[in-house]
Amino acid sequence: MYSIYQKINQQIEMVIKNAIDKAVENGQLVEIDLPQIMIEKPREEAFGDFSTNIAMQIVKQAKKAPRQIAEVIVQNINKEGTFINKVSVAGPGFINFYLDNEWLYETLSLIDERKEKYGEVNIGKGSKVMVEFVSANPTGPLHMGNARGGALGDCIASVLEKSGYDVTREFYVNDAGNQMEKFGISLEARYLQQLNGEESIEFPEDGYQGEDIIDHAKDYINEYGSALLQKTSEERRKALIDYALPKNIKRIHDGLVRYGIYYDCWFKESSLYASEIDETMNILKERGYLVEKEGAIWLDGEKAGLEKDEVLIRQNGFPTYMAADIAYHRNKFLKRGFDTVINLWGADHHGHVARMKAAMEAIGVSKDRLHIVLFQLVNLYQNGEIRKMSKRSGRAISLDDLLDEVGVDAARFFFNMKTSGSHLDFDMDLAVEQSNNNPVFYVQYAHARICNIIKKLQEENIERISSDEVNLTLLVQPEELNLIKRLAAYPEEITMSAQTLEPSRLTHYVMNVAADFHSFYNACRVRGEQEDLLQARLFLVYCTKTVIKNVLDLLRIDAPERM
RNA sequence: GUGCCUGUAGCUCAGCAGGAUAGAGCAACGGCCUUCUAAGCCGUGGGUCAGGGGUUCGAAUCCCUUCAGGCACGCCA
Repeated sequence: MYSIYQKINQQIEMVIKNAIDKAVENGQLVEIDLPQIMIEKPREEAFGDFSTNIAMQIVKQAKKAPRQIAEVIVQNINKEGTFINKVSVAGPGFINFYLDNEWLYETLSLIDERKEKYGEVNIGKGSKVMVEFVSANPTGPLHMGNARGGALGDCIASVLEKSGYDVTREFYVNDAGNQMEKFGISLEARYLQQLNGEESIEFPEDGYQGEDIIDHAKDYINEYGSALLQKTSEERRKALIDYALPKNIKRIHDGLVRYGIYYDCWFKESSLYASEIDETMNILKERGYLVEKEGAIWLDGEKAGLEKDEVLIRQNGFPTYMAADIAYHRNKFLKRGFDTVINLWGADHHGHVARMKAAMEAIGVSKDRLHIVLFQLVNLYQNGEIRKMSKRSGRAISLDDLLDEVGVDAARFFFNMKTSGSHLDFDMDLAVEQSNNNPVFYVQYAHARICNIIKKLQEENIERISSDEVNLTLLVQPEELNLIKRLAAYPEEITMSAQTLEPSRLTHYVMNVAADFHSFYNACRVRGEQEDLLQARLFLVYCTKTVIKNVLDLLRIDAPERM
């Protein structure tokens, strides 16, 4: 058993089913084809700990008023052997369950038993999932979009790991195709400009404008001089790409490591060019998805269910990005056997979603196995204004600049505070503020306070006792019970985050744990209390520490012992 | 023009597999430290859930429509 909620849901479901069966036997209800019994937490505390709307759902079948059905069910409920203490009917026909505090004390025992595993669930049942994220173009530095996608993708992967999936994190290195051509042309132009003067060659219109391209040219010249001037353009570009590309990839890799992101695999687009793109094209051809026209090869839009045809092989014989991407996804699903693939893309790529899903069907993979998480772009705010440039370099703010200014913890937390679909305003002043306004500090402070209580007690030679010895029934204050209720919900939060692919639930959750703890801290003392109560509260404090630490570890954010 | 995303308190956002009187934080105002860290807590005020229509016993949530903002519609990626 991983979650008290699971147990309670089972109990309530059983109790309801039995009650309805009994009511049918008594002739109080007609035979009913029972729908899934929904159990939820009422918003108002007065409505009990859990409730169900089952009476309202079977109105049509039972041919009675919902309240009447609810009354009948309640009359026939046998709550023996469950946590249920009281049942009532309320509102339009809700059945509310009031639980004995025993479920909360059992929650604490469960946390104590599961420790760092508390919160883990097994909805994935070991199925293989790939999360592909960031996959930044290796033609330049990481930007804010990559920063958000990185925090989001990494945490989605972590949430899935905690949910029983076999997760692989992957970075797709776009080291081939048209993009590399442009990279080479841009490097060459900067190289020639450095040696022959700005005016010697016009910088190509669609080249990469970034300052880092100039830096690469300068660095190359410093190391290897001007020998490339004597070479052909093709040789020159190749030499410059061979020089700059590994540097860029390493820089991206190191930046992401600093950010706390570790990939299982760096997959190179160029590796698809040996045979896999051809193989994929053959499959599409055999399945009748290709049309030839205007000297190019297209994906048949009509057959694939798309608005228009899409070029896969250009007139010049080179595959498009999409052709490579289809081959890449064929590799993910059919060569490496992932059951599910999750891709994180900036919202500006949303037009590609339908195309890729259609392409999956075209190669015989159900489109439902491909999930695309789109995230909106980021605005950095400072002093109430949008910040575009780094003060130090005068260039667009890179991930490294952001980490220099606000640190890893704040960046990872802030990027996971909003759902992926919402636009994100990143308040850089708030991110470095050391106050309760800053959610990162608020949560970390709760953890540090807990550690301090433990440390202070240890200085008095007071250590916690085991779950067998402690008398948890002494925990009856509202602040204590609220805190435990919050801790009980953690496995459910993981489940929901995994199902919705929204780790932002967890930042909100851990903020609420911290808030409930701070309230407890102000209302109840641990040190100096009579021994039984002290031990019960200390047990609660340890459990709270475990949960906060587990969430922060999942988010890969530091949980400091002192602040 | 077509398609996708967003619209909830002054601000930033939760809630959106339909459920009870729509929530949190910030900002504003008023309290709480001789006791484990006040980087904290407690309290007060604040709403046409963008507008309109529909489905339903019940809609912020689902459907249609209008409006506003963003994005995409390349032999770019």
